[in-house]
Amino acid sequence: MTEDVIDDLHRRGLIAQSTDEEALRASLAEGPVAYYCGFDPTAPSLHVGSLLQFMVLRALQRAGHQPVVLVGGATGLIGDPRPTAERQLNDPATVATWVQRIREQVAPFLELPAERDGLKGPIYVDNLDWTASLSAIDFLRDLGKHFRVSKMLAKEAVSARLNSEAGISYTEFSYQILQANDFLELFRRQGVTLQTGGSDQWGNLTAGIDLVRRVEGAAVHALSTPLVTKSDGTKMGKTEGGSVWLDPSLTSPYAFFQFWLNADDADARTWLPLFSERPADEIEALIEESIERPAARTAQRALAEEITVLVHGPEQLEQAEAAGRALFGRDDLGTLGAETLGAALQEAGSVTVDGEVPTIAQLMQLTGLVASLSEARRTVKEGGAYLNNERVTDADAVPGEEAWLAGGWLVLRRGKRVVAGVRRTPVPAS
RNA sequence: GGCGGGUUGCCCGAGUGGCCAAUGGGAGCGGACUGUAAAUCCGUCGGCUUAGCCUACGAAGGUUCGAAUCCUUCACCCGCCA
Repeated sequence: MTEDVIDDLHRRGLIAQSTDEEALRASLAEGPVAYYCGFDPTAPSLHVGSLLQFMVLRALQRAGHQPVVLVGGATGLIGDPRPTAERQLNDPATVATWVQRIREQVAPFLELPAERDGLKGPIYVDNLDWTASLSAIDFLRDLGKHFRVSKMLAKEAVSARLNSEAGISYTEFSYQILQANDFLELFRRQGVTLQTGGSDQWGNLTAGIDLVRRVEGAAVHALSTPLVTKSDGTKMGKTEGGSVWLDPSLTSPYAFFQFWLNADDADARTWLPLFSERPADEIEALIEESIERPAARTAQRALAEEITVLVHGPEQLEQAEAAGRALFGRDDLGTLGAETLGAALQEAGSVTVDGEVPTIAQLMQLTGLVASLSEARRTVKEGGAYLNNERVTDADAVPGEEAWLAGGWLVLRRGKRVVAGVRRTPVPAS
């Protein structure tokens, strides 16, 4: 570790808040520190927002420290209070499968670099292991006594909820105790002395620190990352289809790549240091390039490439890029070969039809370009539907013979950038 | 436990018997301009077998020719008092 890891994190803008930074720095300099970050299974996959946590985990890992990844099998059953509204509780069996999926999803972020660079591989834990057996008596006597209600009420998420019409259930109110206990348990079990998380987790992070200090008399640390937003102030990671997931079955590598490539100029420039592990001078050069020649989208491209490789691997990146070139390139679709076209459309998303060919509106719905036939008709009326790059005027028309391209493909597009393929089988010999 | 206020489309928020699929704003979506950006302007924004019909204003009943609007019960939320 040549550069101080804290300096590095600051430089990249990955630190929003930290407990006594000098003490943390000293502790990290002394030797390997075990640190943890928790992920609650509230969905079958993590989404791009979680990537930021991995960037921090990786940076600390590269500096020789011991990552501990916690998947919240227990906390996921309770629900971290959101500032807006009460969460819908998920079924325990569902949460258990999500725990497993997320646990598997984490592997490439920390296991691969560890293997490659002789670093410490991640230790995985699930807080269900120590929370499930906690009785109500133990919970109230051993943990509850250390929490002052006034302090719990002061936490941002809680007070926001108390001041809203939604209110807050006792269940969610208790969440911070469980998460604090995780820190305590990990301190005891793995010697963990640092917890990282998003800035929205700050209240939970400090709750854990307080608990460890009260119970064990030890000073432990916390580090939070900023909330990454878009230039318009909204949260990063939402797109046409909803969240941008890390799981390829929920967000295809192509869609994932496109998400980054389509970032605002301003966003791409602010996100680049956060998500890129390139050297500082390279990042600066990319940003300068982006300011001088925005149309080249160098920052977007660099981001898209680096993060897609990280999440999906080099082969998937290759295919995602090739698909983009084929679909958005200047070439006439008719000149593309069956193989190129087929590969591109499969990346973008496609459906297969046999027998009678549906109408364009129906095809748009089948491919997921629109949610309903009404929406398909509306889109056509607005001039936003394209078949093989030509504007569609009649939603109820059936594509003619001449529309079918090489390999029996049809290219449907909605708006400027949402593309889907339709394949006909069997492909008529001609 | 008592009293009062509230629950409207993705979100905020109007609407107090017909002109309400429901004003307005935001988000989203499409078009124009561009660079598969941003800003701006315009359009659109429940579903369907789309000049018509169906489903919708917390849930279930009821009054009425007709209800998001009135009545009853229930659920949930907020506040004050106990």
